[in-house]
Amino acid sequence: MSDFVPNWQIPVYIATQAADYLTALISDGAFSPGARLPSERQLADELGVSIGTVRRATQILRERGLVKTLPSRGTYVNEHVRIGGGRDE
Amino acid sequence: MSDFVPNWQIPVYIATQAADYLTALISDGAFSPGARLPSERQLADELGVSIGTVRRATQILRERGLVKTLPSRGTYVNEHVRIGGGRDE
Amino acid sequence: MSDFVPNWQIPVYIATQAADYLTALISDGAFSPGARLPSERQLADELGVSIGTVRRATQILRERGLVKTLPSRGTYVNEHVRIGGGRDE
Amino acid sequence: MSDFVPNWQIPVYIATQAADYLTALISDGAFSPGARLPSERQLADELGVSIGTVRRATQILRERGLVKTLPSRGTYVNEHVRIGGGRDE
DNA sequence: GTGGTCTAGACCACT
DNA sequence: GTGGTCTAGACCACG
Repeated sequence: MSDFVPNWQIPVYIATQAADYLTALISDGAFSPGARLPSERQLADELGVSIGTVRRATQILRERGLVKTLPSRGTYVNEHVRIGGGRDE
Repeated sequence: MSDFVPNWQIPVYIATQAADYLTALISDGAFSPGARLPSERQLADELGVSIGTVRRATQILRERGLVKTLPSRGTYVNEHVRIGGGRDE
Repeated sequence: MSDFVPNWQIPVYIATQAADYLTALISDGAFSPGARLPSERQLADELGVSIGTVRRATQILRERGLVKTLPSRGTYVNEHVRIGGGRDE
Repeated sequence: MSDFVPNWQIPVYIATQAADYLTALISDGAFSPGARLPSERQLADELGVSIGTVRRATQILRERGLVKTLPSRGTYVNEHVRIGGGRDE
């Protein structure tokens, strides 16, 4: 988690870079299916970005079908994710 | 009771949605005047929301003059309620 | 936990019997020092007594120096309990 | 700020005790008119209470006319407060 | 065995 | 990086 370094020099949103970083972690099994991601505040702290950026990143993960967010509960890794392919459920 | 489905997508508080749902039940006669509502814990279970949300919903019903809450006894439907109109007592 | 059977025939408060039962569990190591006891509601369910009785029983445990209650957090087994002897901290 | 110690033994809500404590600070000039109070999260940390309790305490301060809360901005001490007397604006 | 208060901490909307 | 709402569940006071 601590080796995420946003690159401000390239024209790619930090949120997208963060989403890609988290996608890689999920793909690598750092977050198992069914596991809960750290809270938005904790992710913001650990990635060194603002909480708004984290929210945009998790929104991207939802659109990629990688996670599901339960209000006031947390964001959870979906069970049948295919990183380069289809959609969960 | 079991067909209440809170809608998290719209900017209306869940507590307000629950209060409206209970108001409709009272209006329809599902709870007669003088009847006791289910306990807050049971309402929370049946509506699928937290007990804090139920407490805010019953607070709204009190402000609408639909019910009266007796601590340690329960929450009771008022006698002379008029849903779209006046106030009890 | 499930083998507690209050004896209504003898002139000993059920709460005291429950306190003695819990004291034995702590003494036997069923609840380790620092561990949290089950919630009052759960204890009431498991022991088959009312929640008020459980509250009186835990009050007795506090007076015996066996546990410490943190409001809204739970009741915890003290660290240096001596069942037949002194007081914790 | 750090000498606030909630008293759980007396039947006065912790939120009310916290509100009284903050009222005294405002009265003593520790927070000047127009000043921003610490964030609710920081207050919760410093007072040793939960954020929900802090929110109820600031609600009380609003009802007392001592502060004004701007969502997403903070809570500010009103200009013309008279602790034992009138109301701001 | 109810309603009441409090804790801890989540996500959300907005600046 | 704030205030706002919600969750889940604890103990408390009372009947």
